Amino acid sequence: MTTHFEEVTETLRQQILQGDFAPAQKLAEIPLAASLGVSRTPVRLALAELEREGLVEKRPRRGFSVRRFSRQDVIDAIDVRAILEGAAARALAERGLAAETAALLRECLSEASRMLDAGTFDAPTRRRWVANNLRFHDAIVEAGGNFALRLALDQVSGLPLASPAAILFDAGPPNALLERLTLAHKDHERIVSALERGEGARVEALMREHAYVSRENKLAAFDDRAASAEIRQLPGAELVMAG
Amino acid sequence: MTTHFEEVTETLRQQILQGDFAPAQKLAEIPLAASLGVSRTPVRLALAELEREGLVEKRPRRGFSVRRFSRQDVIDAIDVRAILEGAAARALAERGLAAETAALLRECLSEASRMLDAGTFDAPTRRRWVANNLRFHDAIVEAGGNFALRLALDQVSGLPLASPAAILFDAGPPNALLERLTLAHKDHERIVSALERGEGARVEALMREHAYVSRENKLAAFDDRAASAEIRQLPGAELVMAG
DNA sequence: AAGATAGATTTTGTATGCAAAATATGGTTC
DNA sequence: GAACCATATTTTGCATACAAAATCTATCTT
Repeated sequence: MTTHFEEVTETLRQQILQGDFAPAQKLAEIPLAASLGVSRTPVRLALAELEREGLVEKRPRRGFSVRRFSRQDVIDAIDVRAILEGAAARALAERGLAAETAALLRECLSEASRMLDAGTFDAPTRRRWVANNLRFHDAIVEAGGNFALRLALDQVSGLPLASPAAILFDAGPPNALLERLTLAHKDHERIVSALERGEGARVEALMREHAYVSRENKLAAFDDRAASAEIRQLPGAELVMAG
Repeated sequence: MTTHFEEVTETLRQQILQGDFAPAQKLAEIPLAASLGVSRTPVRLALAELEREGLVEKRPRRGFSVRRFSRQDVIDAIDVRAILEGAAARALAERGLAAETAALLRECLSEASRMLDAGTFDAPTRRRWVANNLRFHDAIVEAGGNFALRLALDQVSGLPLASPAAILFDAGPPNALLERLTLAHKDHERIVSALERGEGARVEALMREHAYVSRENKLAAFDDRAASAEIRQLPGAELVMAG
């Protein structure tokens, strides 16, 4: 079942992340409801949800407006993700990895390996890569069973460009893509290996560095004129480029 | 101005944290609205807000119910807070402490110092202590200007017993209170000193240890029959004791 | 007596009406 | 022409009505 509320939330989220609204433009319920073809009720709920996610802010008597995100905000968000995922991995290593978790992680590794072997990264493959990457990161957090950690990570991952799903495919020279994805894959392999051996401190460092690499890729894309034309394809990029 | 939505959210939050609802009891909009004397609209918004905070969960076709929190959940939440506050303090130290922030922190220290000198901790003084403590912790996070970090910390601090405002005053022997508060105060002094000197690694360790002490106090209170009668006074304790 | 089916009640999602507050607009006066 | 006040429009918060879906209940059948 998909309610109007859910549809409106997703639509508005996409529109905001795509920069469809001017940075300080006020988001009034009635025009939004009209343009989406629903009543004010689901719009109202959706705006409240997006406010909790941190994408819009509510000014006391001025209604909602899209929050501005700076380049520094993206850096900060990825840093926080690095810290939290590092802590999650470390706790998991120290507590011991369950067999099913190890199996799930190894399955993610195999699928990534197969995709790298095939060597083609068309749109569907890219989607598969992103989904597989998400599954890998989620599995580590989920296996820790730390509710607070998961809440915090979900919150941070909802911010523009902060999610492990925000991957740049086209930045840099064309043949650099395979290199970058291979590097990320090697990171994952080392992470699983460290998890299986219970090497907590090491896996924490690995997870952090893994996130930092993606941060550096995004920063490079921001600074590179050519790539910055492409980073805009990532959800949330418009918010940052405009900020 | 205080809207019905805000009032209902706060009331429900308190009721939940006080254990007014049975662990698996379903929270239906209509009875809640009736008992609170408002319509379903603000109740609906409030439940969505509390779901986002992690206090209630929405089951597909069963409405909302209060989430159960275990002792481990409390440990986990405080651990995450320790990690995030540690990271915030470290970043602040490494970036350099602004003069106004230093002044604010020193003001918190003075007020705590005065309260300790007076030596009496009746109910109003306790409230002042809690408020001052919150101000101290908030100032460090706020000064860092890391939006993602603040979002994540706010999320975690909303969980039962995880906030720096959740302080046990009556646990343990009576004259141990002054000792504990003094110890916390000494922690704060060392934290400010490390921040001013830009000692990032040290202040991170201090912040973490500072949180761990409060965690240990709460764990001790859980295990001590006498104290556990008192820990129930803290918001959220009922959720844990029942879980 | 047990199970199934049909009806009734409950619950949720949505739309809309209404009142209060705020902002915009227009007119009047100096 | 500018400033101030009054009115009108917009916007938000809340309540309520209505429809669809789901659960509960009671009766009927086997």
